[in-house]
Amino acid sequence: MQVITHSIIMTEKQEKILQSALGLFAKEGYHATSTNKVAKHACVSEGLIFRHFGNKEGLLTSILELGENKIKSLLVDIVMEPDPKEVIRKAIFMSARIDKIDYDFWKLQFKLKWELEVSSDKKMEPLKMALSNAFNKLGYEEPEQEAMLILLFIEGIGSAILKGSNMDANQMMKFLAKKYKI
Amino acid sequence: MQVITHSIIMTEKQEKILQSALGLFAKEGYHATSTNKVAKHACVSEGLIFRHFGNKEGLLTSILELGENKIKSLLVDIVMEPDPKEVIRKAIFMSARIDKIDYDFWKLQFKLKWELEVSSDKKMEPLKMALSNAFNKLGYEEPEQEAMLILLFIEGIGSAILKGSNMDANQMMKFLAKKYKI
Amino acid sequence: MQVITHSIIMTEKQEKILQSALGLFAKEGYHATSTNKVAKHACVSEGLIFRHFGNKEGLLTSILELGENKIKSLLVDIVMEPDPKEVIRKAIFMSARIDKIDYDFWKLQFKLKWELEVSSDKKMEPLKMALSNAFNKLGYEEPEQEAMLILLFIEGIGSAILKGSNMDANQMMKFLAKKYKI
Amino acid sequence: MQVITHSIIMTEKQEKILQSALGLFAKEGYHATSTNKVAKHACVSEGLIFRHFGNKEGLLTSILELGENKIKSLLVDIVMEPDPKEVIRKAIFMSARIDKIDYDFWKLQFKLKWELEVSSDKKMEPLKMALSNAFNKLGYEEPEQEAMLILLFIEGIGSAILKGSNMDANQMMKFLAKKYKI
DNA sequence: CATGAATGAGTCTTCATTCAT
DNA sequence: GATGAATGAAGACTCATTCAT
Repeated sequence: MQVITHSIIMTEKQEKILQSALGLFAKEGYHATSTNKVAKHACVSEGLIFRHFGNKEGLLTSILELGENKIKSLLVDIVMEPDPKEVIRKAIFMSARIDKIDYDFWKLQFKLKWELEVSSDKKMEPLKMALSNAFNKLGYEEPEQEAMLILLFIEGIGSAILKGSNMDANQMMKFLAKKYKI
Repeated sequence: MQVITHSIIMTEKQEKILQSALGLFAKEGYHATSTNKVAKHACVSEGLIFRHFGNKEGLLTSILELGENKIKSLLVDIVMEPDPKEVIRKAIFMSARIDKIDYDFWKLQFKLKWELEVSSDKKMEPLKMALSNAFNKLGYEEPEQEAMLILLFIEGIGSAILKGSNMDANQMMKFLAKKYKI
Repeated sequence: MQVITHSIIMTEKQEKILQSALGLFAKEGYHATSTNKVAKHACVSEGLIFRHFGNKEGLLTSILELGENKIKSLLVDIVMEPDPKEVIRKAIFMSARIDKIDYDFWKLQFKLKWELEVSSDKKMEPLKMALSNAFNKLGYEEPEQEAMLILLFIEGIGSAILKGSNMDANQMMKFLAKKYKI
Repeated sequence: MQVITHSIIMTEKQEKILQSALGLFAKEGYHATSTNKVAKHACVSEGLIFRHFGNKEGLLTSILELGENKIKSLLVDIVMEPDPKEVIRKAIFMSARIDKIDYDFWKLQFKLKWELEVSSDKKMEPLKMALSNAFNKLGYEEPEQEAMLILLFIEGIGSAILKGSNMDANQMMKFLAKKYKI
């Protein structure tokens, strides 16, 4: 029986593999997670992973590709916003909008940035431009650097949330929002 | 012949192993670096690693322990500073003071945070308190959150430098300093 | 739609599988050719191979059985020849009569002799007897050994052709013929 | 403890691996012999094979390289012979000089020619030239082709011996020698 | 102190084969 | 008849670690 997920047709087991791999990669890291572990966690034969995803890297790529939407849907709301103040506000509170269900995916994103040095800069580029633009409209002297600063903040807050730091993320977002008088 | 480094007595080979492992762990990651690779890079027998450091994890621990000084010496100058404005300024420009030679060590710190979820928060605690204290003296309303925010920015800048991002770190530091009117 | 080949009823796909397997077994060897490779080359599902031929060995057997005719049709012309001189001549030039299309089949024969130690001696027995008989009629002192010798040469020439050796096979055959004054 | 074999320094286990692999490759074929099977037969851990020979192909190469001497020592005696008649005689009886201990090595040579299409033509080139030269000196009209014919004979006889054919190889050699009046 | 041979468990991956559809 | 998802065993190869020398 077929299951339609992420608007791509997949078998249940294929889906299960992806979920298990995402969870394990996010928790233990890509290299520390063996395909055997993934198979056992997904309750499938190890061979099936390779039939569906070619190799371990293909499995990772599939996970990442399916997640692209998550990233885009998070950014599009900010980038499309016409009101510059609102752009900045939304950017600052972006991390708060991350679904708990998607924590694994985001954790994996951060992990890969360091484990495999997979850059996420390109994905954030539209956001940076939207922010830069917003600060410009609001008459800030150094809009680009203001934008960069917000980006740094977002990454820092996201990282703190995902690592389960005891920092109060919501408080920090409000605090920064106040600083920008938004 | 014995060599005294980091104020601990070590043989040349021991030192070489540590350097090789640091470089490889920082570049490829802990799990992706085999002890065999370390041995070859250090031009020693693989067995020697285990004789000196017990096991792979012991090797990592040794690297980290030796690096503690680097962290402390970076922080002590800020924490000891009596002038609150200077504390903030020094914190902001902290990343600029990192020696190129020590890049591998710092990169490893960031990598481990995600690969092995080794927290470095505790080490930064004194810095946070120094900043909090400084902002308090300067009459800021929310000194703790100000401190936290600076920390977030500092970590972001450091991370950008170590990942070789195309962000202009120096410009960002100056920009931050200006924002805080320092 | 059904196709009649080798006077055995087969589906097109069955035929395609056989051809692909023959080609791949001949080129890469039996063990080095996976059923998956065969299926892909034949553009059929892997399962179909097993439905039609039971298992990989059954596939090989089918190929070999279908080829028996090729061997027989090659030999019958020689064995049936009444003129002893002509028997010898035809034997010598046997390899020249192999169709280019059948090269894969013959290559497989030679390969299997070594890879799976499948003997083809029995198949050549009638030829040996025909030659022995011919030499006898022509008054040779040791007809059996003459026959054996010719067989050795024939096999060597065939082998050279199939391996793409740079030996001039045609020249060799003519040379042999001259030696036997035929 | 070290053992000196084939004038190369090797450990006992290394030697054992080589012997086991030679035997198994010769009996079952290269692809049909797993490294696991080799390890078990040699009573060593599978990993040791890779430590010493890099990979499975490296193991094969090592076997082949060590055997080069066997080939050379067999040929040198013929190639160095000044008397042309003796050259031909020695060539014809060459296969008889193969040591029973070396059967595996020679069987492997024949097997590889077909399984991996490893050519042995180059190795036989000096022999071909020696024969060609000998026939020339003896006033034969087509010395090159005469030489080729002997080569074909040698290969055929060798092949028959190694496959355990019921052909009387010695009788055949004497028979051919008589034909050349040697 | 230092080597490097040796190992057993584990890595990713491929295999022939089965079976529900 | 035909597919392709699914499997378990086996494939080549790597790993951290031990130990005799």
